[in-house]
Amino acid sequence: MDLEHAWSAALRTLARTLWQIEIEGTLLEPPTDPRFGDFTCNAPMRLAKQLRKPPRAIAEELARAVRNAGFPRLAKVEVAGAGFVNFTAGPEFLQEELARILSEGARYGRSTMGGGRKVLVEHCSANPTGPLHIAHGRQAAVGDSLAHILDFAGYRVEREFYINDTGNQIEMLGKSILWRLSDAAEPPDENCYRGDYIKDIAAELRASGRTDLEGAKRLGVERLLREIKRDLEDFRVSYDTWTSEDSLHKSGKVDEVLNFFNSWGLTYPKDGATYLKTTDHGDVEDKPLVKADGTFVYRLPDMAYHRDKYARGHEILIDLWGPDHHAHIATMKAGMKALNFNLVPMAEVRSASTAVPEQRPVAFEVLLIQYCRLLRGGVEQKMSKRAASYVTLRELMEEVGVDAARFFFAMRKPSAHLDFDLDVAKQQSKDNPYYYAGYAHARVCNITVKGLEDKKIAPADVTDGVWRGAYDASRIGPDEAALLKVARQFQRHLEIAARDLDPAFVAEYLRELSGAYQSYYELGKPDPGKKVLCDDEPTRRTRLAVSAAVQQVLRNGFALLGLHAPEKM
RNA sequence: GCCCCCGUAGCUCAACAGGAUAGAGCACCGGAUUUCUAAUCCGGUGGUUGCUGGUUCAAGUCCAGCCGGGGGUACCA
Repeated sequence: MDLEHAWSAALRTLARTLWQIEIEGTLLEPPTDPRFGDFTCNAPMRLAKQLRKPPRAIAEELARAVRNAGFPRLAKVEVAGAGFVNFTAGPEFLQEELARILSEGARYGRSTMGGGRKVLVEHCSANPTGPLHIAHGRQAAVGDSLAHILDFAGYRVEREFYINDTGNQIEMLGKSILWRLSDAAEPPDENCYRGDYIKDIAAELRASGRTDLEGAKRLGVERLLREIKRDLEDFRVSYDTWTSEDSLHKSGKVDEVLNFFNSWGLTYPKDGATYLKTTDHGDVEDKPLVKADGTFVYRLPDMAYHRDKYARGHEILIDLWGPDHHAHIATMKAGMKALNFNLVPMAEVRSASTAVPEQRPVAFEVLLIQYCRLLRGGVEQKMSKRAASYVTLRELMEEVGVDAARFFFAMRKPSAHLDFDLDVAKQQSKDNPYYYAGYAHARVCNITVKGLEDKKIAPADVTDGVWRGAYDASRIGPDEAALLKVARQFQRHLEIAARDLDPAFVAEYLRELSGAYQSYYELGKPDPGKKVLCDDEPTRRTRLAVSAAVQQVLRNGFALLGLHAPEKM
């Protein structure tokens, strides 16, 4: 446990003994101004009403108790402003943090906030009816980053892709392939897929000799799914499970759900279709489950699918959908409630062991990943799926690279529209946040290379290109301390990202940390005595240690977003 | 009509469970380099946080109502 957590726990204990209360929420925060010390606590103001005392009086009481309790590593505690209690830690605080970063390495920043709860992150789940395009790219980038973040935050994460390998759209895929097999200039159905890839599949189908609709559908799904998997793999997006909709039908799980609804009188016939009373659970209107022709509407297998997720023991179900699924959220929740799901907010899911199995609470969080606009030369690139003139994920990867693409997709709040400026993403300058952050990392790597060349670093102190020598922590100066203070915020940002299901906090943090290191590095320009590779050996070693720590934290952050940390630029 | 997202510096965006003086980058102006890689850094100009009320010791943040922009609203998925 680090100092911040230790102090937080101690403060909660003090509150219990002083006022017999439990303080909820965050207790210690980074102050807005370095003059306010290392941590600030605004609890006195929040407690004023409850305790019926002025905030300043509460703050004084708390500060006195802190002094008497003898908090470890505490240098100073004082009351300020309207009722803040500001804490300043002794130098050991950052010394220990530095040691922790270097010893924990790739694990530094990991949190236990998830408490091992089982989370299923289902994302992308594109229909195998065509190649992935950039909207899928954003979903995949956000989903995969989120999975990394939740894993790092202490959840047990499973990443899943749901394959819509049956139903109307697959029917259309089959027809499209058969159409391309014929001489017809126009498709038999206006919803047919017109992309050139259909022609390739048609050609392959012809070669196979099986030219019926079933054969076309099967080959189409198989081919396109393979393509999707390859795109995702190259985009560094990985999955633990691939669940097929068709398999849900074949196992009877879909019929089971329909029977459940029917037998409990939750459905009724209308115009030949079967409707579920979703308005009983908050939907704006009842929704059909079975069409008049007897086939299922996609939402029915979807409900069966989510029931299956639950049955597999997941406690938090996270779905990433496109914004066109907006209305589906209320319907799905209604369906799940009709299936007797005990839906609760994510923060309220407790460990499964404490709950009765049948009423085990489960969180269902849908993230609508907004579309993005592609800009080139400041002009929006219009996309039209019908004319098959949309930009594929593959094209994007080839044009701007996986790293820049993933950083761009991750850096904006997923629910907000994103302008993806292709020119900026390709630029190798400060404008491009990926290159900016990467440059800081590359600079640390380069210092090590340069140090070895100039014999300022002994080869024995370098492992895999990373400096791992001994250092004197007491030589940490103000500039190094400022850097370490930013570095230790990593876990905080990770936890916020996990709580809000938003990787943008990590992206934003990477900019902050890399910027801090750039500034630190530049100190050596006008004043060579401030270079990392300075002449004084003990100082040099300490600066190398601090640089290696920043390098490590940058790497950990990059990994959360699925990015490579460049070693040379 | 109903639902969701967004209105913060000229532009693109931050602001971490409501907290101390609303911050970055771009652009503009002025500086730093015979480089531990300038793909960089430092300083400056620039704000009635769309509007009006409300809650609160405290509101960019929460609530209500407007105004403006985007998206969604199938027996497609």
